[in-house]
Amino acid sequence: MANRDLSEALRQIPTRVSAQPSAAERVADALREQIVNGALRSGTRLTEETIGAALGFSRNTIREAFALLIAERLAAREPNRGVFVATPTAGDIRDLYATRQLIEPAALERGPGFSDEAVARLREVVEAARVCRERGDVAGVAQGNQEFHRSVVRLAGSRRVDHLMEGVLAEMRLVFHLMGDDPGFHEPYLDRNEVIIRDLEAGDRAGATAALRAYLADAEEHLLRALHHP
Amino acid sequence: MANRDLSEALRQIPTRVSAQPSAAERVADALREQIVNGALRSGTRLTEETIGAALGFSRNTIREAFALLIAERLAAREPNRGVFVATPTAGDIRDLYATRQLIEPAALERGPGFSDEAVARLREVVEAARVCRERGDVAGVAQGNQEFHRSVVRLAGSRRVDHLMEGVLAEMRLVFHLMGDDPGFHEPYLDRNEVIIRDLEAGDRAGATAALRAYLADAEEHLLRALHHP
DNA sequence: ATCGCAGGATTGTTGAACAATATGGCGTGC
DNA sequence: GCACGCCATATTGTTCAACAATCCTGCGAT
Repeated sequence: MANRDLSEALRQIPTRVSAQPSAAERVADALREQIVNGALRSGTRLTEETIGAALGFSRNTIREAFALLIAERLAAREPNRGVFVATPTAGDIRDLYATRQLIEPAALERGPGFSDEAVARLREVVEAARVCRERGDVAGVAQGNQEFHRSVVRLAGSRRVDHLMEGVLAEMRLVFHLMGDDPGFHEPYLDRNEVIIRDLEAGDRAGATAALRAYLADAEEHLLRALHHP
Repeated sequence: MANRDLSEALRQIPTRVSAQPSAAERVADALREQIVNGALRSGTRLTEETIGAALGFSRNTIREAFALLIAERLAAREPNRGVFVATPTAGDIRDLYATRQLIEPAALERGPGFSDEAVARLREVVEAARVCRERGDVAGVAQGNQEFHRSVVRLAGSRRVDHLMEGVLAEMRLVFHLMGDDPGFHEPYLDRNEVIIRDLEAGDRAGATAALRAYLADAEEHLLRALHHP
C-alpha cells in the first residue's frame, strides 16, 4: 500500500524532527561537554550513584549514558570497578594519527566534495583562527584548527567518516588536556594550515596533500615528545 | 609510588584477560550473529520483552545490548516505537562506498603495514576464496571477499580504522541480505581481486590502487542497480 | 472512506533489591 | 616495621516491579 511506503519514508528521513533527546543522551551530552572541556580530567572516576544524584537521573539511565560515552571512547569501563574518563596512551596517540594520516590526506586529495567553494570555506576557517590568534584567544585557535581538519575530512562526503573524525577530534582534545594545555601548542600549526590552503588556491592539490601529511607527522611527534616530558 | 604505576599498567594492557563479557555484550553478540547471518531480516522489530524472555535476560540488560547494536548501526531506534534491524537505504550504500573509496585505496597505496609478507597474506586470502568458488561454496566466496578487503584496510595499521571497517563490512552483509543474496553476486569480483594482487606482486602499488578504486565504483553501481530492481 | 476515540501494548524511566567483586583498614605474626 | 590474611564497606552488574508517556488497533460516528 502507498500509505505504508509513505510512513516508512517519513520515518527514515528525519530520524527525529524535533524530538527531544532521551534522558540518557542528555546525560551523555552533559558529561561529554565536561570531558572535552577538561572539567572532568582523564582518569576521573564516574560513579553511577554520584552522577545520578548530581544530575537527577536514575542509575539505569546513567548506565545507558555511560554506554554511549564508552562507544565514543571518551570513557572506559573497568569491569566491576567502574567507568573512568579515558586517559589516552602513547599507543592511542599513534592510532589517532594513523587514522588521521589515512583519512585527511585522502579526503583532501581525492574527496568528491572538493571545489572552489570548498577551498573558499577552508580559507575562511583558517582566517577565523588567525583572528583568534591576534586576539590572544588560545581556545579559539585550538577550536579553529580542529574546524579546519574537520572541514578537510568533510570533503570525503561521507557521514560515517565525518562521525569517525568527530570522535578523533574529541579524543584529541582529551590528549591536549592530558598534556596540560600548553597555551602555545597550536599556534605554530596555523601557519602550516596557511601553506596548505595556499597550495589549494594555486591549484596544487598534490602539494597541499603532501604538506598535510608532513603536518600530521610533525604534530604526532610533537605530542609524543610532550607526553614523555610532562 | 611504583606500585601505583604497576597496577595502572596492568590495568591498561589487557582490558580483560579472561574476563567473561558482560550479559549485555553476550546478548549483543547473539543478536549481531543473527543479524549478519540474515536470520533476523532488515526491518524486524526487536521487542525488549520478547527477546528478554527468549534469551533469559531482563529488560534493562536487553536495553544495554540494543544500545551496542545501535552504535554499530546494525539496528535503529525509533523513539517510543522500538528497535528494528536496520534497513540500509540507497543513501546508506552510497555512504558505505564513500567510506570504502576513502579508506581502502589509501590503505593499499600508503598503509605503513605494506610489505612482501603482507602481499603474500593477501594472496592466500584470495586463493582461499578461489577454492571456495570451485567447491561451489557461495557463502565462503562472500566471506573470503570480505576478508580480502578487511586485510587491505589492516595495512593502515590502525585499530580504530579496523574497527570502522568491521562495521562497514557488517553493514555490507545487511545490504546483501536485503537484496536476497543472489548466489552469483560476489563471484565476478574474485577475478578483480586477482588483478589487484597481481599488480601488487609485480610491484605496481599505484596500479593496484587504481584497480581497487574501479572495483569499488563498479560494485557500488552494481548494488545500487540491484536495489532499484529487486 | 475519513475522523475521532477508547483500549491495549510497548517503550522510557524510575526505584529498590541482591549477588559478585573490589577497596581499605585492622590485627597477626615475623 | 612490614608482609600477609581477613573482614567491613562500597560499588558495580543484574534483576524485578512499577508507572507515565507514547504508539498502534479497532470500532463507531459522521
